[in-house]
Amino acid sequence: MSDETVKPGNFIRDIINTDNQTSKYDQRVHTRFPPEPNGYLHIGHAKSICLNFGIAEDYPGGKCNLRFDDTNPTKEEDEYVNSIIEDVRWLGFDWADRLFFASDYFEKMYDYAVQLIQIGKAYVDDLTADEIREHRGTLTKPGQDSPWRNRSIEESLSLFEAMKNGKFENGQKVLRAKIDMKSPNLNMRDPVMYRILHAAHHRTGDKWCIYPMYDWAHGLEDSIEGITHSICTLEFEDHRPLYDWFLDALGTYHPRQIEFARLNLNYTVMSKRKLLKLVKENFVDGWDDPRLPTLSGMRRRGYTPQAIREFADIIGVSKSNSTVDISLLEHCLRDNLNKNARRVMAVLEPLKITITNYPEKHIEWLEAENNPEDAAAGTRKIPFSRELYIEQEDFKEESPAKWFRLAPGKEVRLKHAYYITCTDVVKDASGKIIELKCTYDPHSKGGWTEDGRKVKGTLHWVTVEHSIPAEVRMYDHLFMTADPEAVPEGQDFTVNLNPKSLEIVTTCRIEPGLAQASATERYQFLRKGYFCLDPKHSRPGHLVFNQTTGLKDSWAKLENKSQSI
RNA sequence: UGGGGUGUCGCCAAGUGGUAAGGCAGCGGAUUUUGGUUCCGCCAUUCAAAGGUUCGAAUCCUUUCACCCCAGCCA
Repeated sequence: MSDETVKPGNFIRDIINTDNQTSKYDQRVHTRFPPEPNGYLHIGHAKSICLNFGIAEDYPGGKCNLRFDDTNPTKEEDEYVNSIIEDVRWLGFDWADRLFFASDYFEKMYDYAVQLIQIGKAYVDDLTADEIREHRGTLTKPGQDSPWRNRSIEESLSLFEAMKNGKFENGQKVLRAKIDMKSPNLNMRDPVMYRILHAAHHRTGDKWCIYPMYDWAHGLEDSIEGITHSICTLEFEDHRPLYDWFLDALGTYHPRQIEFARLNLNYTVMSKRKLLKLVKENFVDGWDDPRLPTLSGMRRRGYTPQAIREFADIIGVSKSNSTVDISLLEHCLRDNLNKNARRVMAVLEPLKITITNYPEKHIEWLEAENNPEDAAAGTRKIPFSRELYIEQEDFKEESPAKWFRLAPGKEVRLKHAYYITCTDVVKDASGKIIELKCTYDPHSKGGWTEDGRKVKGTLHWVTVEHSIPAEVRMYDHLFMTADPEAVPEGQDFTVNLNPKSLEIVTTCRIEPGLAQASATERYQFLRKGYFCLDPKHSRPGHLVFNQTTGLKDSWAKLENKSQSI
């Protein structure tokens, strides 16, 4: 670990440093990542995970718990618990033996609630949900006390116990904190602490029929676990007074809640509701569709944990709402893949060429480096022969300005192989180019000559005989517009879906070594981008690769520029 | 028009009274057996706006403006 990898500070670390200086928590630093298991994790969660676990890693003795906030049995499932565990682990974080569930504390929470009733700070309310809403008032009008607000402590106590014992129907009664119905902060207008839910919980089964609300439960969870800094997103800022009120009323250990801005990315959506719609209505291929910003989707797409962690570090942490440009994420991805991905050759849309002066049936095994960024990656042997495929787009009959790929009479280099010159263009009856005749320079073996002649263009290629077929899935942004939520009146964000976000290329020919491609390895298809095996659709004999991301393409940029003039 | 927040380059983001870091994007140029990578240069006289305090203000004060969040028995 070199000292140049020191992470930039942020306002949360400033707070922690100050707390350490004053020994507020005896130099302890203990955070937690508290997902509700009601959906799959996405890149926005990764920001929070990296923040919480990252802080724990960076302070001596720091710890971070993985805690499921499973207080609503109607929405939570084990499937989500499992995927969340897998995703956090995949990112490379470790919670040792500190995997917790809010539901582990239901008994303690119940006892605390009883305490609160006993000191006159909570009461059982018989009002219906509608009535409670009416009594709450509005943003500008104060609320009104419930008629049950001042019932006796004894009565609330026995009613609360009856609630727990299943004596009432859903919605018949709630337990509320007795705070202030006139508070300008709506969260303080006697918030509900417990509701009756006759529903099976994914862990506790039918043991409970009352379940704690977030505001009541969350601070207790933090308190019970000895969390020092409870980091959450901005929308909970208004809840902090409540968080503090409960813990103060109980006189129990009191962590500090700190809020930061959640991550937004352009050209995608992050809300659980929208992701769920895309999945359920089959706009995408499941939660792990490679176009989705879910961690499982990004993993399938070929993202590395390192790229995501680097991204999380680089975007910083603040309190201002912001939308990060997706190109920053892609930059982190390319940066990581460039250093680690093995280079191979694959032709996506083949154009056959015949080297007319190369002997028939002859095969040469040429040496090719696996990664110019990493000498330790070594070299491999690739076959070369008379009949080859190059990329269709690497040949133009009429070559434009600054074109240094193949054209009639033009010489280019075949990567790791020879210089070739195009001598003839073969077309079918419709005028379509179906083959190129070329000659090669036998003195240019390895792609270099002693005469120092300049050959600017270098193409990737495979042999007709040895290459194997493969399917390649090319991806583009899921949405055409930077802000998919900005939609004309009466329309839905799905109108902004990009119809070209997935393009399946079935004509691909890849170098023979890729028959043994590893499901965990990332490859750079030379000049085409980064690719990995699609774990969902690839099979031996029918290889399917996902394009993780393309390479920067300054030729395409040049072309676009000249077109737009 | 209640309360809580936030406004620094196209996008993030440092900066905490001493004269605007960095990254991404963009634009030039060099190197290159990937039009990749790498490298080098350019890219905020100005910090939402207006006043004020000060030798000195993005930082302090005043006023104004814009945007985000809150009226679930969701989290």
